[in-house]
Amino acid sequence: MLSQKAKYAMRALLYLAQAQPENPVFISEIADQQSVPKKFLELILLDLKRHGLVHSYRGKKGGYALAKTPDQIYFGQVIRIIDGPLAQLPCASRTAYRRCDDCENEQTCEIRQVMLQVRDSTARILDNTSLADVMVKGTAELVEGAGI
Amino acid sequence: MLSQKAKYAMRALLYLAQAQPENPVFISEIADQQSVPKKFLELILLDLKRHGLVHSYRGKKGGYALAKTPDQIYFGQVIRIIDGPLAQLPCASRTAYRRCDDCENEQTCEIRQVMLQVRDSTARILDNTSLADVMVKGTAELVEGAGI
DNA sequence: CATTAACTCTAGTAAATAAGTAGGATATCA
DNA sequence: TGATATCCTACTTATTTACTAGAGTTAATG
Repeated sequence: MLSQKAKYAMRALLYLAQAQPENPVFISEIADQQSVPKKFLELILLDLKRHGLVHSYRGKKGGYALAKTPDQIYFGQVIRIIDGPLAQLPCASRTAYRRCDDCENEQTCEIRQVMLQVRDSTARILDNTSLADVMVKGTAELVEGAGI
Repeated sequence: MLSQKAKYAMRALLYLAQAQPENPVFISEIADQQSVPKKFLELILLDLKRHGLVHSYRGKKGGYALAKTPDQIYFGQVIRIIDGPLAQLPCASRTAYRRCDDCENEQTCEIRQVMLQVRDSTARILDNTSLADVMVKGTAELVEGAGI
């Protein structure tokens, strides 16, 4: 399951994507408009900032703005930052591979075989769908629109 | 993430799939061979039984056996029984749809759009890959072999 | 130049979930 | 009827999730 935190992150990013990058938006504005707990959102935006997705400005006229254009921010990256690897098993992750502690033989593991397929098809979607892809377009041809 | 419980369930089913259905297997044998905590495995098999995936026999010569042939048991069903819906969001599930509590407008929700795509591509794999599909075959052509 | 209002950062906390354990009840076979 | 298997309810312990609190830092402004 996607965490609440990841949903908040996506909502915040989509909100920032609608704003002008030259006018940073207050955390409190995003929190109010998207009904996200403000203090929680602070932590989330900080995390997104550390990973280079947003810029922040301190002081009285501070706020947040996207660090890239909406077509350069992919859902896969956001989810990895907030929730960790896309794969359902550590041993099926390609960006954060880890052995399963209790796995006898990874080469022949039937579960891993299946979950690798799932992780790949998931990543194919999430790493090719940007904020821009879902902002204007309807639900049709989303994946094709992402260049697959 | 796939729960440990779901992994145990799959391992147990794959183990039963290798056995003759006319000779039920003791929980203790599966637990030993697959290194699954026995009492925990009891609960898991009971759950799989209630959902019709396995048969059980009580008393001294009791044990468990598959209730279907391995080509009729799909990973999707196993995961749904043990871990719940495949979708990453309640509102993106097709077998167990539920509204997200904090969603303003489901029709226009960008996050849902994306997660619906992910859930569909995941289900396409998991609901078309059976125990039999991974038992003999190698890793190549897994999905094609499942009839996609 | 002090005040105000924004972001930054470290902790802490309550509730839910995950991963088991314990132990008795029930069924079957020899 | 005793041994040994599954069945079932309840409990426990650790981790994770979803926040909250509060002090610190930075920058505009009157």
